[in-house]
Amino acid sequence: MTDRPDLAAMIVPLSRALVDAELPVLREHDLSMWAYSVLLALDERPLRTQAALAESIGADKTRIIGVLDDLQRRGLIDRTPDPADRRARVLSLTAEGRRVRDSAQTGIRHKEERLLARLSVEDRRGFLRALRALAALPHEEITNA
Amino acid sequence: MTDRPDLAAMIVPLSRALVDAELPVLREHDLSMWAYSVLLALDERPLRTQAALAESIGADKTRIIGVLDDLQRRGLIDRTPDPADRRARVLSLTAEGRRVRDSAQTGIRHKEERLLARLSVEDRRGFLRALRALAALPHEEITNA
DNA sequence: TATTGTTATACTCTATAACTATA
DNA sequence: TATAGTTATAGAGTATAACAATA
Repeated sequence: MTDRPDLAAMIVPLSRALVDAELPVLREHDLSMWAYSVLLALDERPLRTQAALAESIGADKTRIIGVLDDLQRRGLIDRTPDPADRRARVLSLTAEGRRVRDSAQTGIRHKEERLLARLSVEDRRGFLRALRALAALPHEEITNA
Repeated sequence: MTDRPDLAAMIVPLSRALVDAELPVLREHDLSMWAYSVLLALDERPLRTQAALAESIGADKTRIIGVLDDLQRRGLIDRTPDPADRRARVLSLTAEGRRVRDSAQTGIRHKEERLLARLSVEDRRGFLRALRALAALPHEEITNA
């Protein structure tokens, strides 16, 4: 094995620093990290249940309720009972929600690009390709490796 | 900008999954993540103060006290008042501490290698090179980017 | 007066279980 | 009875402030 620091020893602090870097951007939009995650997850397609949303962003279903309350109150998401099953709440982005998401994401990507600019072209490419591949793995496939 | 998911959206879940994957290995050695971090940080050179150790692993100085208590009680670290400044505690690994660290690290690297084996040779190289470069940056240099 | 380590306290986050309303 | 959402509670993790010893 090539000599290198532990993966986690590098990734965990980097992860924390990235979050710290992005929180000010989110705060400008009055978004918590979970709220931003919700806006991202709802970007593509509406979701039929809150539990599905929670699972897709790695949160507990009880943990996002306050987040959804706030986003709904601010008109950033729609949250209506499913006529076919009135237990479920269909979730989707509003136009305003999409606007806020776009604005926040632009700021975040701007910061990220400045960080990635420190890498050589080939390292940057390998880093992003590898990161996408690893991030696409199911959680259990990593923990059970 | 090339289209890609947010960096943090990929790194944060990956970071969590990595930690979840490694915790069982650490538990076999009765080590918490912070305890393991301490053993890694003390590996190279002894440190003159607990505050310096805490800072080097991104922890609060009050948070590692219980960790150090436990490691000292188990004979994995030495923790003696500095004769030149009796306020400070000089910290170093014992031979047993080094043995436990090596054993835990072997298990952790084994898991990591199985994960990295999913990447192509060139992506793996770029990923590790980029990760080392980004992890070497001071925390503020990332947050202020 | 400042610094090192420590303890005590409060605060945030998270996980678990219990409740309601629908099915 | 099972499920979606909600609420309440407790637990872990973390941050802040106050304290004792030493400089």
